[in-house]
Amino acid sequence: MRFSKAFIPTAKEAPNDATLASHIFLTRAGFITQVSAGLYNFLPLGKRVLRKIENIVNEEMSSVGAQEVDLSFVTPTELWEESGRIEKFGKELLRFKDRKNNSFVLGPTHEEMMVNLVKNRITSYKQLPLNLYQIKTKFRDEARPRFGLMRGREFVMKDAYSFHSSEDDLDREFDLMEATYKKILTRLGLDYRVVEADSGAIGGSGSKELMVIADSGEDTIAVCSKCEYGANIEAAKRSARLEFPDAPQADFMKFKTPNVNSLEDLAIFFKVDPYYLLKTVVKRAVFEDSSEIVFFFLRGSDDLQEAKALNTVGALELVDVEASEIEAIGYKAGFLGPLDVEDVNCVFDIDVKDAQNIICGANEDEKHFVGVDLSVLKDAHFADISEVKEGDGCPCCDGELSYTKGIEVGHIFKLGTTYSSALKAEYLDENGKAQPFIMGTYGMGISRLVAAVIEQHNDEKGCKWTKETSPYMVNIMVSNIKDEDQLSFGELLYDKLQSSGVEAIIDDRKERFGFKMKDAELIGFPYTIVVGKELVNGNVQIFDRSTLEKTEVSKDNVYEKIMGLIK
RNA sequence: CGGGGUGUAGCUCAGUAUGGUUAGAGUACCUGGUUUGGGACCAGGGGGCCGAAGGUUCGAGUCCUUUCACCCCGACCA
Repeated sequence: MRFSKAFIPTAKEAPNDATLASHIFLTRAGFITQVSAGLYNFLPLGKRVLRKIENIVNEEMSSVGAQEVDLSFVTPTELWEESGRIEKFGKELLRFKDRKNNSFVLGPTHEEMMVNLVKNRITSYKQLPLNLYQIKTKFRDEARPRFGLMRGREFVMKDAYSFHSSEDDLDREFDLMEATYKKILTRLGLDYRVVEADSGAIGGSGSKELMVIADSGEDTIAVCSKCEYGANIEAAKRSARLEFPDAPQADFMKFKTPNVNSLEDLAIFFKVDPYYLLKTVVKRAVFEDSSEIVFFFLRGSDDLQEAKALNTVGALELVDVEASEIEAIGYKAGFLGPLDVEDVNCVFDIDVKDAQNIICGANEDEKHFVGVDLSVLKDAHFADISEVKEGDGCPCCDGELSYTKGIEVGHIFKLGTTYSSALKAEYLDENGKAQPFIMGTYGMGISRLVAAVIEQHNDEKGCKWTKETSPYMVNIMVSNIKDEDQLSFGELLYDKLQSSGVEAIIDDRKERFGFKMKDAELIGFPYTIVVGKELVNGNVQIFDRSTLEKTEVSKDNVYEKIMGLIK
């Protein structure tokens, strides 16, 4: 490509609404432009990067036997009604009607469509397993799109769906997909972590997320200092405590606690570590057509993890409650405790099972119990509902957990029969009996990966594309195109690289040295060959974008040198 | 969906408290010239429904009403 002919509108200043590095640089360097909230155009450079990522994904998917398909973007509403997801997805589904007044939605994901495709076409266990995928534009009408390509409304996703006749085979495919995703991210040159995840609204028995490590990531993940363990904060577990603060010694009794309005006050009042206080978090659990107040009890030193709590009670969402709502059901906010609570759904954190020396509310104004033995709660509902903290023990080894931020670029699920049952997609097993397909689903955010690469690879000057993602591998920058020797050498090198299959661009614009260097740095080609004033001495320079180093090379060796570098 | 903010040239922004020449700057763009190793300089030039609609007024970018869009914080997010 010739820079002089290329549509690469670079800009000195970023639009003021860009905050993330990827958004700023992709816009400034002419990769994308914003159309509307969460909608972007891909310009030639952006499209090239997108295609590179797509190609890698295609290669790796097909190498493990997955087959590419392309399903209609517009999907009939009926399928969504059948699966029951029309309600769950809610306003994120962009719905509309055609001229005949039929209802459709723009596909935000394609479980329903894919199940529908396979239904009655795959009819025997002999035809299984099967893994079908597509790379396609999706649309989710996000309440608040943001961060450029990171959270757009329209985005490109690779979504794969596998069909099996046994759980074991699903497990095998799930592991294969995890391995494939790792290969893809490694090829892209990304630092990532595979973490355990909450399955969220899609449901299913197991799921893992692939997180690209970046400070700008929207997800908090807990990772182990010693082993491979990593988990989204929404799903992270910890080992049991090994060291305990000094326990308050007291016989069971009711204690008057005037002017104690918070957990901190209580800890100070009794001079005890919050570990021995019982914290009560009250939420309203909202179900499809009802709702109820739930008391969540956990150690004062812990915080409620809402995603875990939500899953435990099987609700659609948890909402905060006012003190008046608590009083309306006969309890006293600030002095809640688990003893003698009969008419309210109570959930206890697993860490308080059989806990001793506990201080908790007495469900009376200004009264707390001390010396409580929670082993009296024999049949209570115990579950893991607390959020892991930095410094907690790893559940897999003796390492310590710490937080880091990640960009979710992939999510793989074991779906089981959730969708196949709902949509009555069945095959005949060895015994001639109809069974719903056992399914897995595997998503990867292609356009999000474009942004993720830059989030992880940038500096104050601009983008630093990895070799597998760069729109062009080599930029031949002719410092002064009026110098015929420079121009002709640049052209010669350009032709030679092109004919060797190297993706090269020649900066033949009538601009000054500094201007073209700034553009090269902003766009972020891995290598720029500067054909400039040293040419009279028989030399050119190779500029390495990642290290910002310029290396003087004889013009006679530059071809071999660059061919060696780009391998 | 709640709270806050911003809409003026392709981009970044002045101008709006107190209405009053032909609506500005920087940058980008075009022409000519000088320059040629880190976003050059000189001269000339094109480019605006001041987000939209309605209203007040002799007169509105500026005041009033309505509305739309975008951004930020939160809720939400396979």
